[in-house]
Parts: sequence; C-alpha cells; structure tokens
Amino acid sequence: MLSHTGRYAIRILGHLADHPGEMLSGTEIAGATRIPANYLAKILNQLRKRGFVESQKGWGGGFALRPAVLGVPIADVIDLFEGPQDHSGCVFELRECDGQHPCPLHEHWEKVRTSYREMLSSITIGNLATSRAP
Amino acid sequence: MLSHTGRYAIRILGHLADHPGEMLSGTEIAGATRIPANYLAKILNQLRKRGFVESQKGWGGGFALRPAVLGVPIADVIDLFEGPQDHSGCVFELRECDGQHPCPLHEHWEKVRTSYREMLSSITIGNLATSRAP
DNA sequence: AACTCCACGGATGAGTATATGCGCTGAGTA
DNA sequence: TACTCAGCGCATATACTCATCCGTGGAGTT
Repeated sequence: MLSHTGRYAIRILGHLADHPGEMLSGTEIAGATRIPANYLAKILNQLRKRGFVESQKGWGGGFALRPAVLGVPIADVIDLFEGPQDHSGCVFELRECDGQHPCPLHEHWEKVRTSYREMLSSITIGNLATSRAP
Repeated sequence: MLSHTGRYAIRILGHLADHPGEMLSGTEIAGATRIPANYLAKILNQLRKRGFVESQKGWGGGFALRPAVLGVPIADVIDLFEGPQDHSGCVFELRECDGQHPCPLHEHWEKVRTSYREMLSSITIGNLATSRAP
C-alpha cells in the first residue's frame, strides 16, 4: 500500500516544508530525516524532475521546496513513486468480484481504500510542516 | 500492508470453505486458486501447524478446513503471515508523533487503520465461502 | 511386498525494492 | 587557475519476498 520510498519522499518534503526558502544540502536532509544519503539523492532527483523541488549546485547549494507546490496534495507525490495503483480488483482477489457477485470483503475494502485516498488528497505538502503553536 | 503470501492464504481458506468436509489435494487447490503448487504447499503447511487446516497423507489425502475455525476472524490468518504488525508509529514516520505532537496525518491514518483492522476482525473464515443465494 | 499418491522439509533460485560507490560536472571561493 | 563543495548519473551490491526443485516418508491399493 505504501512503499519505503514513498514514505521517504513525504518525510523529505516535510523537512523541507519546515525550512521554507532555505537551501538545505543533501547531507543535512539525510541526517535530519535518517534516510541513507545516496538513496536520498535519488529520491530528491525524481522530486526535482517532477517540479516539487528546486536544486542548486556548487558551494552553498542544496535543495528547497518550490513554493508553488505547497498546495498540492501528497497524493501526487505518492503516485509518483507508487505508480498509478490499480485497485480495480479486490484486496484478496478472492475470486471474481464485481457488482453482481461482490466478495464478502468488497464493501469493507472499499471503505478502507476510500479513507486512504481521502487522506492523501486532503493533505497538502504545506500541511506537512510542523505547525508550532504560538 | 498486505503481502502476496497473506492474500494467498485467504484465497486458499476461501476455496476450502467452499468445499466443507471435502479433502482437496494440493494440486486441486493450486489449480483452483491459481497459486503455484509448490509455494502453496508451504502456506498450507503453516496453516496446518497453526490449526487452521487438517491434512491427510497418502492416497485420497489432501487438506480440509478445520470446522472449528469457521468462526475465527481472518485477522488471525493475516497476523500469522504478516507478523504482529507494529503500527504504533505513524505512516510516514514524519517525525515524533505522539498524543502531544500529532503529525498532520495522524488522525487521518488512524481512521484508515481502524477501518482496515475492523474489516479483518469482522470477517470470519466461514464468511469467505461463496454464499450462493437459493 | 511392490507400487502409486501425496503431504512434508530443506535447499536453492529468481525478481524486485532498497541501498551504496564512484566518477563527473557545475558553482562558488581564494 | 587551483581548490572545494555539492548535485548528478550510472553501475553495482544487499536484502527480502516470492517461487521452484528435489528428496523423504507416510498411507492406501494391488
């Protein structure tokens, strides 16, 4: 349902959202998020190519969140790493499960899936920042 | 959230529940459930050790559901193959997430998790059988 | 007893997600 | 220009799940 990589991506974006406007080096992010540095580079690269993040090479360089993406739902991020996810079939693929012959789990799973997708689409990247109460 | 193996186990039990009292050979079950025969044997073995299934060696032998387990929730089966699942932490492990400082996703995920566990505990192995309306 | 069916078990292989290493290049500094 | 920092990309290693192979032995048949 959620790969390690997807989790990482969210954690990275959360960390970046905590430091708006700042350029954070890969090593810094790796340390803060506890993600292996080399692997993190790969993830950040994909995030960059998809426009979630901007990067700066050289001395003082690093990564920063693109301000424009603060409002986009994290579903977009997840989809990037998990692929489009075909949940057309039923969880347990118990047997043919369509409208006519729903398996005993059909409705239940529908509920789970819905609340999951709802979570992903209602939370934005901006929301990932730690909201420090005043 | 759910491994291939766990799915298989449910499918197997569903098939056995469809044929109560019958001894089905491994090959038969493999064919019906589309699970690789050799791998299926392993899963059935674990199910046997845990008392979900009884087996009969030799000619005419095979596997059958233990009648007593018709009422047990499929959560027990899943737990057997997925391990106890420690969902104590939050999905994205975004950072420290406890009652005091819940992460932005905390409540949402709680809802997802609850409806999932509810599904697993409200459906019994007996429910997996195809209920053919008269 | 010889034979066949089929569950059991350990060892081994394939595939994929995860993780690492290393050399390259651009960007700033002295 | 020489030097260092840090992103970039490719090739490779590790881990884990999923799957297969092969041999053993019990249970019934002839």
